Amino acid sequence: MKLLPKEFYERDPAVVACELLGKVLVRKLEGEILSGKVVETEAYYGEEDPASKAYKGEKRFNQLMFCPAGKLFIYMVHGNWLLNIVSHPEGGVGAVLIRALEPISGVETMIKNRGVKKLECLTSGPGRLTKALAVTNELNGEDVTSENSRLTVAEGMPESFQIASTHRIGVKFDLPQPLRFYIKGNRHVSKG
DNA sequence: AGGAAGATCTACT
DNA sequence: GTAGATCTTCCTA
Repeated sequence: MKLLPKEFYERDPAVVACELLGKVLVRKLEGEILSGKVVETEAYYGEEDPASKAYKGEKRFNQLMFCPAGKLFIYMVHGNWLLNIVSHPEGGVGAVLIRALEPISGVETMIKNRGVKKLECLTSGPGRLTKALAVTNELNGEDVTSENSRLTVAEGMPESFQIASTHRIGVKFDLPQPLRFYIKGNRHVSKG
């Protein structure tokens, strides 16, 4: 399957977040491939965004957000790994958080990783999908545009769906504009 | 050392 | 459906 080019991520995070919907996240394990369709995302900016990990300036743990676009940025919150893809125009700061997937292949393994049987609960949340795909900070900085990476993003099947947007979830100080995007009506969206 | 962190699970009303 | 406890790392004092 064709991977998205680096240029795809070198745009405004909100645009990238929106267009990532319907794309396919591919996780390569030893001898197995897990994949899922992106159904929910959130955009995070840099120092002008109070909700962003980069808000307080560059630190060691958020350094990836300042790196060139197209890399994975993974951080731990409340005992969950959250999966982001660094996305911003050249020289900017920002990332897109993958909040939910719809399982495509390797479902058996995901169920094993998660310890739940319900399909809707498998990857319908940022912390859930990382567990299902066995994503940890080991993959931090991995280049999603490189064929050799253990985690990549590929073009999805051509399909039509409605995109809905809301403000971000659980954020204390959100920006005025809606920065969360999801495929309307999809069962695997975490909320709504 | 202490606490916050943009989630999840479980157990209740 | 709502509420509360718990999860693990990093930041600040």
